[in-house]
Amino acid sequence: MRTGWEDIRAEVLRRIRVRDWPLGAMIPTEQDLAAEFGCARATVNRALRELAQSGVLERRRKAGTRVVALPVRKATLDIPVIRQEVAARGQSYSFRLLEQTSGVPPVPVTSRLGVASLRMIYLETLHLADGQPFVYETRWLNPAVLPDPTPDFSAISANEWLVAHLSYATGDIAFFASAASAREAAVMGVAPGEALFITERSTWGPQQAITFVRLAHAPGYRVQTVV
Amino acid sequence: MRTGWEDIRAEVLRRIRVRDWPLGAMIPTEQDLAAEFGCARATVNRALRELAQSGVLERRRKAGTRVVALPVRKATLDIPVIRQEVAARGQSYSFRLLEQTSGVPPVPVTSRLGVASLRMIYLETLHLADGQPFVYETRWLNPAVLPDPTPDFSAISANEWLVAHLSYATGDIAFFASAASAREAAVMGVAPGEALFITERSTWGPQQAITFVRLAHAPGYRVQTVV
DNA sequence: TGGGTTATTATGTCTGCACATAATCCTTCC
DNA sequence: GGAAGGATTATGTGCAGACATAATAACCCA
Repeated sequence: MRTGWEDIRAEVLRRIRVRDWPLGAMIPTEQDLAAEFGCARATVNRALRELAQSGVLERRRKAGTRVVALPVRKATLDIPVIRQEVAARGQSYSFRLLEQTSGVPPVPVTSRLGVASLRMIYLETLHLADGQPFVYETRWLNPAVLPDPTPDFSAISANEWLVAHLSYATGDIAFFASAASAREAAVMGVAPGEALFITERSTWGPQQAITFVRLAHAPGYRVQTVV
Repeated sequence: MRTGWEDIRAEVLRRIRVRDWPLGAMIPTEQDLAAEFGCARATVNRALRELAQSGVLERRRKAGTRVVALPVRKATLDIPVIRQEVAARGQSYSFRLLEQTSGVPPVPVTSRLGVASLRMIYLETLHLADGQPFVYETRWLNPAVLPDPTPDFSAISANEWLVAHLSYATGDIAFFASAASAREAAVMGVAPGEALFITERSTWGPQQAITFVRLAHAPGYRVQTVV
């Protein structure tokens, strides 16, 4: 049986779990571990690097490798296109473009995007699963990132067009709960004040802000980590 | 200027962004890229592996590497101990153990943990930031994982004790919005029905279920991705 | 034509070596 | 005692070569 880097990762994790290597303590150097496991240092390096990435170990040059004292759990979420999300639930997807105008976004949006008094496109889209309201999307979109014949966002949702054409941009995502506004209640068909799960995303390209979007999810929606 | 694996990753990403390599298309083999960039295949491998991990590329043996057609954004969240979360906001942390009993958990809990009719410890803890309710924690805890003199959860919160003593367990996390129940409203000092952000976590050890916890966050709470 | 076997090939991983980099330790000097 | 600077060292990364693995492509034969 050869010892691959996954075996080493498992063994290191085991030693941490059984407190062979206590929380906050230093662990042997890569060289020592390589000698112990009878493999090359690069193999140990790969194993320890992965563990450091998942927050179990903390590594610093010269200082060495230590077990993190109070580990910060890192959870990974998949953020698919809404159409795919609906399809994954086995429901049929459709959407309706409710509104398309343009103007200068309100301050909360401009401050998050880091732009000032830029005229942007405003889109309201309702995404449906089996004909029922699923997500109510309100989006501000920088027109500078669009091609000359502006895409028809009633034919392809802005959500999907952006992923397909401007993907691999940076951005950040926030989740919170909010009471349904009168508008949201009317569009989603829920009672005003009902608890809605909100996702907000800001996206930047290499040069400029691309879009800010707020997604209000229908009651019962859950975000779940991939195990 | 040497070409390191990060340079190669950046260049590959650039070619994808400018549609040099279209979405869904195959890209050259590692050997070809290594020849083009004038580096070892291992270096190209490292770059492509990272891109595959972040969901940009899809790799299969023999088949080669292709650009993912509809990329699924992967967001990483840090889930720290509540005390650290409060400290990071520059507020002072405290907590109160509201209740400690035991019994058989209700069905929603047992089904999520995958245990049946196991007697568990029930804990209610209120976490405070600058004296204000921050998180209301309700937890079911498997007594089999506790040491003989049961820890005093009024001295150290269950949240923190578990992270310090049973960390590196597997588990999954869910987020959703929920209207405040009468009990939650009373404990948190909010109006009944107010929108609360809820986190639910199930945790398993190597052999058995460890704990199920529901965290009701005070209004205004946001979960934010690390960029 | 169809099904099963074999050859080919791109990625996955390991080795042993080398040098780079950053941070600590330790010495030296004022 | 304290600051400055060099020696030391653990990790970070790169290279060339090798074999393993999986999946496709090609082939052969009934």
